[in-house]
Amino acid sequence: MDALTIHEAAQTTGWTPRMLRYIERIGLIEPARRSSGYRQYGPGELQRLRTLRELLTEHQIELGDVAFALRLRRDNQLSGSVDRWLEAEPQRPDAVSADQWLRWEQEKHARIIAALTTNETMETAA
Amino acid sequence: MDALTIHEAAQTTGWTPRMLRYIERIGLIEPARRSSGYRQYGPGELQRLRTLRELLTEHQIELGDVAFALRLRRDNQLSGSVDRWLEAEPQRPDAVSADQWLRWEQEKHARIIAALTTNETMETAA
DNA sequence: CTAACCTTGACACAGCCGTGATAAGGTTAC
DNA sequence: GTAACCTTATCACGGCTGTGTCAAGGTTAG
Repeated sequence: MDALTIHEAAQTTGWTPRMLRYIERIGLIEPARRSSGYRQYGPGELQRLRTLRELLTEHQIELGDVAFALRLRRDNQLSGSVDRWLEAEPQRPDAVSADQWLRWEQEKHARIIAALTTNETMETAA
Repeated sequence: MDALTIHEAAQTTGWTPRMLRYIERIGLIEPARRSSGYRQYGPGELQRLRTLRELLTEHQIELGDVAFALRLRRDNQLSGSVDRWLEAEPQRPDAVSADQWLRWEQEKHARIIAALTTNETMETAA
């Protein structure tokens, strides 16, 4: 009986019950149900709820974004189409775009290194 | 002179000039510029503008979704985090999932470093 | 059997998104 | 040199998203 009700789950994860229902509605976390219909949040769901919040705040993304990523992962035809479209990026290295490219590439390094050091400290803490 | 102005590009692709600027702003299609600042849409951009519309209508997605997919593709740390979160989906009540999560976290260093070196070689190639 | 939960559904509302329109000013083409 | 384009910036605005709250009713536990 280590399954929590929606209020309890909300309390221990920092979400509101309303948001837990919303998160379920957009397909991100769908807890099991009792025969009565009550949602049961197990340790797995609780963990995912907490990491979901980290994911959102650390990367400045929103629930809808994660939902779309899920859709991408589940719908191979969709992800194929999107990938194909993105692949066709005509990134010839002419002045401005190459500049921009370089800039975010450099920022990416910065981000990755920042993440590395951050993770190092966080992982030992966690 | 096979580069069109924004109005011409709008006309032949079915977008409005306004939307072409918006599409550029969210990073999806960034045409080259003349020295005066005028945007130049070449055949590649025109093609991508048309296929972009198809992509949206066929899969019932929106510009913001494509922009997020682009962000996922460009930001390895982000896509890694999202993937890891989505990966944890199989919510079996067995305790193994938390274990697996830990392993992923531990392997994160290896992946980030791999991404770093990969990008270094790729950047010189691209 | 009652209190305190849970369920779905609906109304509300701020904020953002996609889009149009307009302004003030620079560029191009004839 | 003027008409017709282009640029950025700004205001506007309907609709969707995320979130709260309430209503009407079912479930659980002491």
